[in-house]
Amino acid sequence: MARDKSVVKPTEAELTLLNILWQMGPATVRQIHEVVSTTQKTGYTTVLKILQIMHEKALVIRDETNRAHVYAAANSEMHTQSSLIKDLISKAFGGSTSKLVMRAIDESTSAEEINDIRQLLNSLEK
Amino acid sequence: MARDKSVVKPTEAELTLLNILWQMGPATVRQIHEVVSTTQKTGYTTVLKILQIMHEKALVIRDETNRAHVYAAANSEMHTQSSLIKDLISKAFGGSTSKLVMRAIDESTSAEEINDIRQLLNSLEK
DNA sequence: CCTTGGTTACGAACTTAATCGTAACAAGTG
DNA sequence: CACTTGTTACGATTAAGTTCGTAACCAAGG
Repeated sequence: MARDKSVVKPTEAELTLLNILWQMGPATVRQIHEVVSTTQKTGYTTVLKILQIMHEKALVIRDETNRAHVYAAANSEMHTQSSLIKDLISKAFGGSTSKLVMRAIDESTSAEEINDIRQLLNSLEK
Repeated sequence: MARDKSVVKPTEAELTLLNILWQMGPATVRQIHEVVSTTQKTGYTTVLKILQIMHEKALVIRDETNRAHVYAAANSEMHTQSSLIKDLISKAFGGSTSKLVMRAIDESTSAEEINDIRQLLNSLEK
């Protein structure tokens, strides 16, 4: 009904792998799979396949020098987070960032986090 | 790779219709389709079908009293927004609300919106 | 060289989403 | 009662995402 072809939005499985890559840095399929396995019972070739698809979509880059290819996230975590959140703001918050922030902060938000946010606002003061 | 069966997360097309329902209040397929048509070239039966599926998923309720059923969002906009954002925070922000807020606010955020957010923080002070 | 273990590549199966054509059906009008 | 119009229901199609089995491949040791 509304397909956004221009910007590649990682799927859920892809985002799982990206999170690992951002955390670990460049890694082989085996290394990635090992980490995934701690949380999910996902087969090795499944992880491989998803990485191959991500490579086609240019979500990751890979170094094929060695037999075991080394994958790395193509975009920074920050860049991807920004684009995911912009997407959500436009689709579910009528484009209003403040609305989103208001929903994001609730009783479960720690005082610490609220402080972080306040500091961010202060730094925007100028 | 990670299927969340417990909580129903509206798909993109579904969210489009929910936005309309929140805006209009209860409405018939025809009315909804008319609004959708202003933005997209989507067929009448497509809208109908999606609403039927949403009904199965309990995302909407419907009144079948009259021939033309009247659909309404099952959950409030606020509730749905909260759940979408919690989902994103957990999947892409390592569970950190403040991280999300930091990414949400950027140079394109208006001074007005920043003010709104500041007021929200102040109201949490107590 | 040949085997073996780890690797990539390929493709099949299954699921969910989205789309729409067509049939069935209901209700009022002549 | 038959027609027309507008409605719901159903089912087929297409595309994307996820999963994994199996084949092909390669490199190192015997």
